[in-house]
Amino acid sequence: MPNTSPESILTSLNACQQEAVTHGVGPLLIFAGAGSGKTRVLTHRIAHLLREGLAYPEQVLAVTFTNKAANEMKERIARLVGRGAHRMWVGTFHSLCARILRDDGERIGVRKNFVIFDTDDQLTIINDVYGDLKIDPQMLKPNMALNLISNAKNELLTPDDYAKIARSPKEKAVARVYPDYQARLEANGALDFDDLIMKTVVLFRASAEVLGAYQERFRFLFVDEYQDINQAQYQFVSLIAQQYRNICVVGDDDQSIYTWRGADSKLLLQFEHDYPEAKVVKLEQNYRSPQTILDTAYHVICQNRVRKEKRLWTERSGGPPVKCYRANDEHAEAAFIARIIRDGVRVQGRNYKDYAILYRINAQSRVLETLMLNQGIPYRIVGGQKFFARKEIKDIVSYLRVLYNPDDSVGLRRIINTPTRGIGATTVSKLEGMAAERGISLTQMVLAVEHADLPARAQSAVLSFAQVLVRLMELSAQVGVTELTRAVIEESGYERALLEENTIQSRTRLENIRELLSATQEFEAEAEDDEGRSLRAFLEQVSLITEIDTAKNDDNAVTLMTLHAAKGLEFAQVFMTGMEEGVFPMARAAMSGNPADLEEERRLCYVGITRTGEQLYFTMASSRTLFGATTYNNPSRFLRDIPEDLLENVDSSFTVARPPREMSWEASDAQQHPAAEVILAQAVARLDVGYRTGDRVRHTTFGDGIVLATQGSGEQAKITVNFPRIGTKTLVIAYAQLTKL
DNA sequence: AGCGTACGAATTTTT
DNA sequence: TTCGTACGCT
Repeated sequence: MPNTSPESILTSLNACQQEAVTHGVGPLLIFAGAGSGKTRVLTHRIAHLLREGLAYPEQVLAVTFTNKAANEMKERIARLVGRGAHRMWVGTFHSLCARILRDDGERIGVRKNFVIFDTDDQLTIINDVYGDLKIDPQMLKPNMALNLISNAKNELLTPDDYAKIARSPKEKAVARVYPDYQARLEANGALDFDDLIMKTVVLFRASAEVLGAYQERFRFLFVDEYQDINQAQYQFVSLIAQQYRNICVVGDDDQSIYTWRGADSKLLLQFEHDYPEAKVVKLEQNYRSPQTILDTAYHVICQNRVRKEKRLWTERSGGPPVKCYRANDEHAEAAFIARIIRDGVRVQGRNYKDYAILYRINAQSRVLETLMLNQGIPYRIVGGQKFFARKEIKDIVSYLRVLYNPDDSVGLRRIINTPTRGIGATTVSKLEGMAAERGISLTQMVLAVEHADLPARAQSAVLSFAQVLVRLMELSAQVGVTELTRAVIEESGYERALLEENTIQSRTRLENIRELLSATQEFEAEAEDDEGRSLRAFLEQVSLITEIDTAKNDDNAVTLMTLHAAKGLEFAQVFMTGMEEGVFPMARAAMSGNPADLEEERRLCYVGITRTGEQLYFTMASSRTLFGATTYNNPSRFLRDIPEDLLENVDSSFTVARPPREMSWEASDAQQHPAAEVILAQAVARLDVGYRTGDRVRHTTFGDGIVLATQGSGEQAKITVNFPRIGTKTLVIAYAQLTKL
C-alpha cells in the first residue's frame, strides 16, 4: 500500500513542481533543469491524476529512452500508488514498440516471432550485401552505411524515399545497400532497433483501427527526456496523443547531447506550437549542487545561441570554487586525481563512491584506469563492453535465437561451427547455395543435409550438428529458458570446448556463461505468467537490455565514465578531465565550421558540471598522447567562459611528470612516465622533423594537404596529413615524397 | 582449419 | 598506442 497521503505528496514539492503535478488534463510541457527533481514531478503527477480519479492506471503510457530510467520510474510510481502501478505501460520506446508490433504487426507484414538484430548482426548483413553488390568497403565503410541507414529510418525514410533524395556518391551507394539490407532482415525474420519504431509508425499510419485502439487505451501519455526524441519517435508519440491531447513531456534542451544519433531538441522547443493550449512549467530550483557550481554551469551554457533561456538556482548559496589543475601530461593528470582521491578518503573520511572521473572519449580511460590499479584505488568503469555483447554470450543466445526462429540464418551461421566442429566456410556457402536453390532457409537445409551433395566428411559434420539442433528443438518445446540454456551449453559442446581450452580467457568465458544462467533464472523468477517466462520474452529482453543490472550501489568504488554516460547521475566529487582544446571540445567539433557542433560539446560540458554535488575539478594536460600521437593542447575554451572568481588554480608544484616517491614506481613504469627532461627532449626532436601542424605540403601522388600531426623523430618520424581529395594519411617522412609549400 | 601477420582505424553509443 | 579484422600461408 502507498504510505504517502495525498497532502504529503504535495507538501514535499516546491511551487513550480506543484503546478506541474496538479495541472489537470491537457498538454503539459515541463522544462526540467539538471537536478530539479524531474522524475519526482513525473511520478507524483501520475499519482495525482490517479488519486483525483482523472485517469486509470491502464490508461497511462510512460516512455523513456533507457531501461534504467524506465525501471526507476516503475519503482517510484509503485511506491506512490501501490498495486495499480503494474497496469500502466512504462518502458522504453523500443520495448513498447516491440510489444505493439508483437500484438498487431502482422497487419503490415511483421511476423509474430520476429527477432531483434543488434549492431553485430546488422554488420554481418551489411557485409553480405557488400559482397552481393560488389561494393568497395573502402569507399563506404560498412559502419558508415549502417549509420546512414539508421538515420534514414529515424527520419522514417523507406529505401525508395532514400533513393530519391540520395545525392552524393556515398548516399547513392547507401541507396543501393539499403533495399538489400532490408530484404535480408526480412528474410531472417528480423527487425533492427530502428525498425521497431519506424514499423510501429507505419502500422499506426496504415491502420486507423489499430491506432484508434491505442489512442483510446493510452489517454495519458508521458515522455521523459523529450529533447532526445527523433523524428520517428516524435511521430509515434504524436499519433497516439492527437486524440486526447493528454500529453506531458519533460525535457531540457541544455542537456541535449545525442544530436549525432538523430535526437532533435527543436521538437521540444516546438511543443508549444504543436499544442498551443499547452501549459508550460519551468523547474529551475536545483537540489543537487551549490550555487558556485550552478553559476559555473550557467556561464558555460549561456554562450550557446540556440537555447531557451533559463537559469538554475539553489538555496545552497556559496560553495567552493572549481579547482583547476594543469598537469604536464596525462599521466601526471591521473596522478593528481589519484592523490586527491586518496587524500579525500584517508584524511577527510570520504568514500570512493563519492568520486566520479569523467572524460570525453573512452581512449582517455586507459591511463586513468592503470593508475587506479597501481594505486589500489577501487574503481568501476561504466560503459565498457556490454554483457550481452560478449562473444560467448552472443554465441549461446544465438543458439536460442535459432531455436526460436529457425529462419534466423545470421544466428545459424554464427553457431554452425561454434565450437568448431569441422564445418568450414566452403561448406557453409555450399549449403547456402543449395538452400537458395530450393527456396528454403539455411536451417532447413542443415536439417535436410542427408539430401545435400557434400563431401563425406563435411556431410557427417553437418549431420551431427543437425542432430544437436533437432534435440534442442524438441527440448525447447518442453522446458523453460534456464533448462534450455543449460542444454545448449552442454549439448552444443560449448562448455566442453572451453574446459579443454583451459586458459584464463576461457575460464572467464565459463564464468560469464554461468552468469547467463543466473540471468535466465532471475528472469524466470521475476516473470508474472507463462508468457512472461517464454523464450520469446527472454530473447526480447536480451536484445533490448544492454547491460545486466549489476548496479551494486553499495559498491564502494570510484566511477570512471564518459561524459555522455554521466547524464542523469550525480556525485559529490567530480573530475572533468582533458579540459583541453582538441579534446574537449574535440578538434572535429571545433573545426567543423558548424556552430551547432560546438554547441553540443558545450551542452556536454554543462551536463558534466551539473553532475556535481559538492566539489568539481577541471583537469588538463599540457601534452597528451592519444592514438599514438602526442599533441600540445591549450586549456579548453569552455574555461574561458567562466568568471575567474569561480575558479581556483591548484598549485602544481607537488606533482611533476616524475612520480612522487611514495608511489613506489616500478622500473618498467619509468618508461611510461618519462621525466620532464625526456618530454622536453622529445619536444625538441619533434621540431627536428621539419614539419609543424598546420603546414601546407605537397605529395607527388596525393596532391596538396595540411599537416595535422607529427610523431616520432629521425628515420621513423611519421606525419599525418589531410589531403582534401584523398582523406587523411599517416606517412613515414623518410619515404614519403613530400615538399613543404 | 588454424595460426600468424599486416593493416587500418580510433568521438560520443540510451536501444 | 592498441584493438580488431582480414587475408594468406601451412
